[in-house]
Amino acid sequence: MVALPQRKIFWRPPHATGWKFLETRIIQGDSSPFPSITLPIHMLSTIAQLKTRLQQALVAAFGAEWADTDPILVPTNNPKFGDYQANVAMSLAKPLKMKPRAIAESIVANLAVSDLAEAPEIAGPGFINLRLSTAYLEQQLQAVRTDPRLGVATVDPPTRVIVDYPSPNIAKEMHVGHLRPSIIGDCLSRILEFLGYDVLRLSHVGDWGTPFGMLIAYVREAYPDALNDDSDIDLGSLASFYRNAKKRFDEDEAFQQLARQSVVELQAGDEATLKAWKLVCNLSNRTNQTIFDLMGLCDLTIRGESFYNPYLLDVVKALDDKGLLVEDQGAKCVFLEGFTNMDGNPLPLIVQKSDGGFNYATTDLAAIRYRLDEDKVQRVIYPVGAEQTNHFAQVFQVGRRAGWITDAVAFIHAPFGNVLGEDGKKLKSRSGDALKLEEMLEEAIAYARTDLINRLQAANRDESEEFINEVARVIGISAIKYADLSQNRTSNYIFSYDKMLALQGNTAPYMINAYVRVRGIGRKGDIDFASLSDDQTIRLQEEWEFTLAKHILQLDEVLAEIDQDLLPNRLCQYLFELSQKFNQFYENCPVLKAEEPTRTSRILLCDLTAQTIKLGLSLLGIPVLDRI
RNA sequence: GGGGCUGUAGCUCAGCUGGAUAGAGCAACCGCCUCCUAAGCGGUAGGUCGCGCGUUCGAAUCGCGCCAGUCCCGCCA
Repeated sequence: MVALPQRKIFWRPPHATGWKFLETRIIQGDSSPFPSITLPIHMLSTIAQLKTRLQQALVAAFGAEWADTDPILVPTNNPKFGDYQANVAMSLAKPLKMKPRAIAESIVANLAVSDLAEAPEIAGPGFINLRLSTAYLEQQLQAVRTDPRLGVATVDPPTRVIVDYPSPNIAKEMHVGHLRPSIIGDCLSRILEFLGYDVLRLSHVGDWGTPFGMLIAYVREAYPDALNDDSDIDLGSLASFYRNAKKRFDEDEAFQQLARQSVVELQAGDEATLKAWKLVCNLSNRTNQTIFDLMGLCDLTIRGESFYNPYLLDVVKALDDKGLLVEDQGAKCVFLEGFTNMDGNPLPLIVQKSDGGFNYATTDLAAIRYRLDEDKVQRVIYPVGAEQTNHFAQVFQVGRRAGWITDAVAFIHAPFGNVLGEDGKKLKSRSGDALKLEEMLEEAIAYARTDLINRLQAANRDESEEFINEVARVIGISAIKYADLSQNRTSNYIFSYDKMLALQGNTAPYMINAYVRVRGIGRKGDIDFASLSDDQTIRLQEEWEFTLAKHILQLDEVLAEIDQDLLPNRLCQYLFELSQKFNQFYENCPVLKAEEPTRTSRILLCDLTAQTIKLGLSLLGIPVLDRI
């Protein structure tokens, strides 16, 4: 067995201020080594290969001391400069005391890339331009085409990653606030899983504390048998259950007293109360599951706050043992470094309240310990709103100072912005409440359905009810997801059914349509893509084919970027450009009417495009359709 | 008062470790279906990259300072 080449991907160091917001990473001082992941590459990415060649050329030209110099290899922004450009010559002008152009000439003289690219060219002040050779591209296309993973390598070893989302509170219905964590968390976990990580999806649901008093009291009152019975009594729909409980709570003072009493009993571990609590949790989880199913989310492991109850006291004790705990005004706290209150005094993180109760920081710390000790996790990702940036920075800081979080692991807050209404303000319903998640999804489907029916009528097409329902559901849900994922995670975005369902532009329907076009070619030409022989090859001729093919081959680079920066919009951007390039090819290069061997070559290129779109969309959590 | 983030075309947003003429979609205007579904393609027009200073051969990108918006800052999550 041949040893596989390896490359190391380093966490990006946190020096740049622009990065702080992207991820809160815990690193002990700037000089410490960053955790690294080693990837085996069964098909070395083009950019990695070129980089290696350039480094070898640097050594050959200027000596071994330049071996670690970054060749500053980037894709060109203009096809006339080729596919990639190395900008290292300019940066070496000063240390080498040479003219950049002369440096570039020396590098090129020592550069062996004939198996990958055409003869390098030097342009401008000293740019080294590289254009991939047709033979190399065709060889790469063939390798990708015959690989179920489309040439994307898996990580080795498959380290464990926990993605913590969307963690709703069980005492409320899921609302607009859960839209982004659900979609982004699901997408990131799919991408990381595809890259070979051992992904554990945990939903840290809010299933403990005061909000349950009211609900438990209502179970007692409305379903008195439920507490003594072992059977799982049906509490009806979650929405009506909440509504009724709230009504009782608001109208009756004695009921409020009962609710408060229930909280005390719950925390004391009273069995009948626990039973009622469990019933509420089950109802909520069941209801949320139907929403997850509608959204097409991957299955989650529910590990709520209550799970960590047995570990909370130990967190406090451990902090005390480390000498971090300070009692202040009756509360047990850890005073934070770098956080001050409005008076300029150090801010505490309260881990036990003056009444002896615990709060969410304690639970988060317990979860950190559990995930390290029991789950043996290497990386934990929290896709949570940007409002909680301070909270995570604080909890991670305490985890680090307690010695739990080390350099070998990464705890990452992947923050996102708010969902805004078309008025640019935080999205709310007419009545001012948070919009219910389920209603948003249903509305998107209804919009898609109306659009579809109008279009079918305009085209004089007659389709079955089943077809219409399926397409409306897929387009509606996909549009909502894609609209969310296609924007930079860190910024707010304006939620608009009209825009996300627009049939043109950077939207889910546009991408799905590109896929449908390939399927259309298959139907028209009676081609079974699945049975295309591995021996047949793609031959690139027209400019449109080159442009499309080069883009297809960049999938692994995009996914490698997302592995590091956790920004799904990069994949959306990639797929949008892929679809655009395919549409241009489709417009300019006839497939079925072409002469052989061009015809077969183009069929293969179409199929590879479709496979790439399908895979890419699936990583976003979006399915494809054969016909729309 | 302190801190985070955001500020790029009329609108919504990309812009990767600083790199050649700052991109896309929508909206506007002009074209393209006897031809694989036009949910498509081509073109025109539109920008002091919030402002200033600095670092650099080179800055939308890095640093500092302002301005504007937004979020957070002790026992809720």
